[in-house]
Amino acid sequence: MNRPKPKLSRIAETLGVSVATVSNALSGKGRVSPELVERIRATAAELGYVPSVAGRALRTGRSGVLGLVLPNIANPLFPQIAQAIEHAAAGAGYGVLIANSRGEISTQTEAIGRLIERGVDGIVIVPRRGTRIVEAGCPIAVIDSPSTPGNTVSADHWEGGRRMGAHLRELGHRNVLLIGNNTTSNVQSDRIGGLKAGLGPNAATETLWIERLEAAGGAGCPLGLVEKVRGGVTAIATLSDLTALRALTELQGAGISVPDTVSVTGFDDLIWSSVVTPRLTTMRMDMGSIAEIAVTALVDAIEGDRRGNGGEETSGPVSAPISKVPMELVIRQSTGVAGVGSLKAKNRTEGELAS
Amino acid sequence: MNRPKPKLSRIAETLGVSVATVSNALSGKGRVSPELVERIRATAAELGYVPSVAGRALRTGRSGVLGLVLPNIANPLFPQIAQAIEHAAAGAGYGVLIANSRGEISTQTEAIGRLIERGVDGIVIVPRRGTRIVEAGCPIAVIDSPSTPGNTVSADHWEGGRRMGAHLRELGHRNVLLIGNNTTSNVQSDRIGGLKAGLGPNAATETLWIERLEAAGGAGCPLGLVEKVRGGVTAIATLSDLTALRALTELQGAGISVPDTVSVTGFDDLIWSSVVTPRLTTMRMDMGSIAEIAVTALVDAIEGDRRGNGGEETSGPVSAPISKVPMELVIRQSTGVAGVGSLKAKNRTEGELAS
DNA sequence: CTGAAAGCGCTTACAG
DNA sequence: CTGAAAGCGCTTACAG
Repeated sequence: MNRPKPKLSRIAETLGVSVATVSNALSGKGRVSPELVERIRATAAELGYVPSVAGRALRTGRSGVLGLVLPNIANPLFPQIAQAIEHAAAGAGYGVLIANSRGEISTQTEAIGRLIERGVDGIVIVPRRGTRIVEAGCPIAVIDSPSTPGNTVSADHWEGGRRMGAHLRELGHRNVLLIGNNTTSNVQSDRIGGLKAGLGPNAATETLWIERLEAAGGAGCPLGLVEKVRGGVTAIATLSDLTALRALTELQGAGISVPDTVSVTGFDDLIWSSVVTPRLTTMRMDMGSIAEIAVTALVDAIEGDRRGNGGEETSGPVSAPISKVPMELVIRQSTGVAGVGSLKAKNRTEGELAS
Repeated sequence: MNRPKPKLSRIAETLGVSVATVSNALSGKGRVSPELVERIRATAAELGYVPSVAGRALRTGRSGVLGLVLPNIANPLFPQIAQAIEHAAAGAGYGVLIANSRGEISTQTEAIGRLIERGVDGIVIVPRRGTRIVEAGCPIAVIDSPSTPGNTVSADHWEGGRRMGAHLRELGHRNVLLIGNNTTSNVQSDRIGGLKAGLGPNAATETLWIERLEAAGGAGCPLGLVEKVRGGVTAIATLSDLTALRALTELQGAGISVPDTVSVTGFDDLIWSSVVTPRLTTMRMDMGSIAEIAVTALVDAIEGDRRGNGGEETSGPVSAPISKVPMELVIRQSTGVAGVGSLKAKNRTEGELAS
């Protein structure tokens, strides 16, 4: 295994042709005779030729790598996003370099800087809430929410909220508790706005913000849901499956039945949502499409530079033909018709487990 | 923003010195007079000089990038791993390129191939279970389990299991249900072995494998835990917090109290474990240390090549001074003394919520 | 302590 | 259709 990696010139020597011809044949660009192309291809394969990315990058000025900046890699949504972006990028011939903002705004800037230093051709960023990325020295695809200025593409969070609200309204819920994390996220305000619209003018809603509750009660503190249910709430619509899970277990731990006494909904279809009891009704993003659109927009900007405006660098947020991707309502067992169970009928029979 | 990026020669021209001197000054390698170094540094900073990774890579033969291959990016443990590796790599001056095996063994090989093509200097791999990576053309750090041949570093899963088992034994549990995912994972067999050892010879154990249950009952099917509890099980020790969550909600959904009637434990301290009710007792890996050790071993192999054996490439699994990193037992509310609650005392009082 | 020169592997006009 | 040559930006012996 100590043979040096074959390079273009090895193939050229082996065949007695020039490196230029080999390069042209392999890239399919230059006009090389079909027979020669065939021989060159065969020899390259035989020798196990792998082009040097460094050589190519130096010559073309492009690295073939995209950066991915996330607000917090620990976010449970991260796997979905990373997987989708990686897949879309690989399909377009790009690699993906990860960076972590660790939730802090200064780190986000640093992360972008490190990616630039590494020579990425473009960046996909899910911005920390409240941040606005304007400049970065390379094209940027922003995935946040349609109401964020500079947003490239994202799920249609408002419409997702509306449809979830409508689902609950149709089940007869008129007294609904909304739970979000923080008030400063565009994604969350879109979802809340949509939920209220979907629930309609006849529903009473109250909104709880976890960030505030925890500021007082500490991380992981109880949300006080039992009282809310006693107070007449028949459905709890959360803005994340993590919150939904928290609500579900808090209720169950107190002997309150979901969905018989109270329905619970989430957002994002996170990993556990389909395996907990009862499975969570949620609203799923189409991360595959979002990633595809973001990466395509980025690649267009990157490769368009070369062809189009003679070296003029597109830098900063790019736009995409479609900026709102529909969400998909996933109805599972955690939602049911309002008023089926009362607070007294606390226990579910074992039979229900079998369904 | 249309100024071309300054390169080494720009600095050299500005100062009227040679590019060699600038390079030496900036890298701190050559013997350049302190004053000149200072002036060069200042000019570089002023011009906003960012070295070209392509140029450097082409010349040095190293890309400064590590690849990260995961069995399945959708794995809930992925965020922890990716974050830790990214952090350790950044500390060592390396970037991290992600690749996804999507759970398939052929894809794992392809993923490695793509990373090699991208010119990574080394690869961190969490192998798909049952796989053994021997060759890849570059140094590899394998993170799996101490009982996997070729393993570079990992958590001490067996000892983690033993301590969890001991914790349950100390709480008086003698009839314990173990739940794993699949029988072919070294990590899982280590954990199971440790659990049994920790529970001691006086405990009766039975092991359930989710993969088998789901082969019959479908994904997300009930685990039949109520019957097990009726049969006398007082504790359920799972090999993952995802399974623990599944068990917890299945029990709570059936009106069985955790931990009064039955204790539940997990592994890995996943994101939700500290916010569900009751919070999950779990065993946490020290991903920071694991990542640090893996990256250091890789970097030693990569950079040692240059200094040491004159171009001889280390290729394949590298070894590390420490290969087993201790796990940390996190005791929370999901475990309690055996026999406190009976199956009849199903409901927890609201007061418990406040704790 | 400083500089001139070679060369890493590739692609791209350009000439033939 | 094919080839000779330049050059992307850097680092590294080597010479002075």
